[in-house]
Amino acid sequence: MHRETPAQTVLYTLEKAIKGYRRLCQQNIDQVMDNLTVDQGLALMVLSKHPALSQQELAELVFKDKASITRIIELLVQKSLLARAERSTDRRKSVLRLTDRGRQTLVQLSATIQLNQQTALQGLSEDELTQFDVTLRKIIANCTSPRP
Amino acid sequence: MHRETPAQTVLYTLEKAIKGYRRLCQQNIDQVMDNLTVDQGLALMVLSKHPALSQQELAELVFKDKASITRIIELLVQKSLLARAERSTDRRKSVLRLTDRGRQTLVQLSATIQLNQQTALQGLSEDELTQFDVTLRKIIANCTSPRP
DNA sequence: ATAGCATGGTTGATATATCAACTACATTTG
DNA sequence: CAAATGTAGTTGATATATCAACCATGCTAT
Repeated sequence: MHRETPAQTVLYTLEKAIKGYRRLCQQNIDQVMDNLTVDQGLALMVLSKHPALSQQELAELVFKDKASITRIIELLVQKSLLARAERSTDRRKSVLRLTDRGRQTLVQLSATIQLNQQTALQGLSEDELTQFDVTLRKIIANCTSPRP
Repeated sequence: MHRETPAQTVLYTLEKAIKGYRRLCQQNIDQVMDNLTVDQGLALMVLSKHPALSQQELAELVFKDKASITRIIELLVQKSLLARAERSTDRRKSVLRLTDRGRQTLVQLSATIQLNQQTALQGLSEDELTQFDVTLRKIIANCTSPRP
């Protein structure tokens, strides 16, 4: 029985970490909110920080496909947390705005969002986080630009 | 315009890294194989390394839900890459075995699997990888055990 | 101005994630 | 042994990811 090197397994570990984090987030959200997913919450949060985004712009900020964003937004609109309108200057684009209920939802959620981050990153020093971030960015760059 | 600290964004970055890696993997697989997903390829690989696994055991090894595994396996069986049989000692469990086509597929895939890893981790020293792995495991632990 | 191209968003198809309910079988326990 | 409980896998519902086709609108170039 030999131990495998990180190189052979980090990418599994990465996957496991993300899944664990998403599960944690969803569990914590469920405790304060009915019927809201992590991605929906994230979309709300980003939209409140950057008002009047188009769907395309939102998609880029949260690393999602435009098709996924269309569906996430559709659900938020159905729940009256979000209002979608045509942009007057370009009728292809939409303008996304939180409704009052959406803003209220975010207020109820804000503590949870912080808790999620803090829980996940508990016990990690600033240096460790910085180094972690650096490595992640290298991986992203490696995966993005095609190899020679 | 102020720069945000890693603590506020690493978890986004983590998500972005995983997505980039999965996209890279799928693109590379597509170049040597028709109609096979990353997860299907992963399942094949793990099954070939650990023969005669049950679905439950496979699920644990690849961090997937048993429902997801059921469906992934179903697709592999449909494509005749995998054979599923009842276990004689416990008829609830199945025995999963690669078919000849499945083994052949893996042979065609093995270079790609290596390439994916190498590409993603290009330029990362062993120390850096080790540290990265340590941090990931901390995050996993934080997300797994409920907070006090 | 119009033809061609580009862009924002929607939709359909398929794969996966997650939860819950369910079936079939196995184990435990009284 | 029968009842209760536990486990492996399946299935349904819903959300998301991805790709491709498509529509409507806007832009560019001749």
